[in-house]
Amino acid sequence: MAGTEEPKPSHFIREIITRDMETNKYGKRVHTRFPPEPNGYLHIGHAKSICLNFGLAAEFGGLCNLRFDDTNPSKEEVEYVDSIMEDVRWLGFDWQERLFYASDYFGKLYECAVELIKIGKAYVCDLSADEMREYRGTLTEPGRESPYRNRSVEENLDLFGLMKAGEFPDGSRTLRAKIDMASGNINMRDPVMFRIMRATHHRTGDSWRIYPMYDYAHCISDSVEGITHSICTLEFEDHRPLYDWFLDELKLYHPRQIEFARLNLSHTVLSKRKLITLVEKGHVTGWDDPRMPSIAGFRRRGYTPEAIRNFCERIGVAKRDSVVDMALLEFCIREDLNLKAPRKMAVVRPLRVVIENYPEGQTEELDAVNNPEDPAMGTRKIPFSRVLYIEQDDFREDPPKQFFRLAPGREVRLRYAYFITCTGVVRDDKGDVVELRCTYDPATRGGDSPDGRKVKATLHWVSAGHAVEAEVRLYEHLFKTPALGAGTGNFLDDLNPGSIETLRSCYVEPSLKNALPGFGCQFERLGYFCVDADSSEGRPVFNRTVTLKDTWAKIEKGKKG
RNA sequence: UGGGGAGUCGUCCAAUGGCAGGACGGCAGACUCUGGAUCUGUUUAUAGGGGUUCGAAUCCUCUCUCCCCAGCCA
Repeated sequence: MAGTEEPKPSHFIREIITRDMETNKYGKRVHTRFPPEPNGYLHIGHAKSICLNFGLAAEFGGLCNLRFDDTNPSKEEVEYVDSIMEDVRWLGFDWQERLFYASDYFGKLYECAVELIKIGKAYVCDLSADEMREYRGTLTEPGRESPYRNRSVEENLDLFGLMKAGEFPDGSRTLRAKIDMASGNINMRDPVMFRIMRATHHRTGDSWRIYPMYDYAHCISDSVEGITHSICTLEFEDHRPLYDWFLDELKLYHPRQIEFARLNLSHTVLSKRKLITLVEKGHVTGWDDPRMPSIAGFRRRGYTPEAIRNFCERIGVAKRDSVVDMALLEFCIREDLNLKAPRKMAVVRPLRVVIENYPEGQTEELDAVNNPEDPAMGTRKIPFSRVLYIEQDDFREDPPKQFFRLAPGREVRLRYAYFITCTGVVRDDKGDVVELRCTYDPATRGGDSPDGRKVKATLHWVSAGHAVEAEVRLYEHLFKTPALGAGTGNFLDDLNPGSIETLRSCYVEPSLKNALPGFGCQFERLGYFCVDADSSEGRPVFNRTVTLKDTWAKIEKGKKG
């Protein structure tokens, strides 16, 4: 193992930590945290942050905490807490006993606020939300100081105590940091630290009527937990002076905040607001719809934690806004599944084939390789008989150039079975081909020709009498354009109407009859699929995780132009 | 027009004064009982101007473009 792995390409955060270790800045410690707000499901963008925080800690022999940033009870729910823990675990990370909540620190946060009042750095403000907005100024004009800014320490202490005691109505007063109303950085214009809000908190119940704001709570939470590197996304860059200000004024242990660019993925959306819109407006069936870029969606779609982790490693970490091509994620899952997924035979758009010279009523068991990439996965038997199904796409009455598959008079191989030649077609009333008549060459049993003759195509197939009927859901990109909302500004206009195609009369090989939800495999020549929880006894439902690379489809598409 | 950030192949990430490199995608070919996988080749980039230097993606300077901030959200 050691020495054989290629060194990971470094990035600026890794370099900062390496330097801090060398200079002994935090006593050779690395301690990170993943701090989700429990108001939504995790998505692939969070996975980047999770991999970064947990990954960096592991790499440097440090620790990573899971901390719920639950400072706003009006938006947060327990349902989300549970799903977030499940998703982080599924991704393969372990916070051990270090599960924390910002709400664990409500008492500490209150005490620190009293301290800031005492040193004249915080005050109770009676301005309404509207008034405060007016006093704040604009991006180009400085703000004005609140008329309540210079209350005495005693009065502030008294008022803040009454706020905590629930003596004032919601929104009537706030506790503000006394910093600089003329700052070019709007976050420094006397930001709110506590607001009055009567809402039942998922952990503290009704014991608090004041709740801390993110900027105030986050830095102190990091400090209390002994975090060394507080990694967050770019939009918090101009909150850093405030992060630093609170800790400096309170003379508390001071972690370093480092910002990186959040992940954007082509052909999808990763903003919480847009994701919620998709769910609520019914464009998807839920947070775990296999088309969703949520962790739950990818899991149900058949993605593996390994593939997602590998993806997060490959995309790198930088400070530049970027949009990663979905093709890279698809490459990562194919790469992983190619090595691990057992191969199966399945026909999603069946075309009936009768082998005219094969004895009626006869069945044979043929050997099929479970995974050509991994001989250790062994072989299995698949039944062959006179009546089969092949894929409609694998037959053309009038084959175009470069089409190597079956056509009248042409010989192809049925994988692991025999060479067959098409001798005729059967049509329905409308003139559509509904059945193929073929002959087989008994000498080619197993798929090899003793006389050395070649065929240009190998087809997958199932035996009609043995196959299991199944439903197959074919997924494509949720959005038809790589960059969303470019035309109309409304991302919903870019939804791909063909993002799901449900095929109800598919046939899969018998070994799949009782496959359990979550089971993943490759349907030969089609793609990777996994069993959905919607499956019922004897009738499995499959989700297509991703197609195989399809050279022929590319050729055909190119022709159409 | 305040403050904070960022500009390198189509995309993402490297190169930290010394031959602009890797991955994905694309294209072409080899091989193949999956038109898969694998292998080979190939295409394309330092936002612009000026300067420092033997030498600049990197340092200086001017300009341009893009992103974030005016929640009692995080």
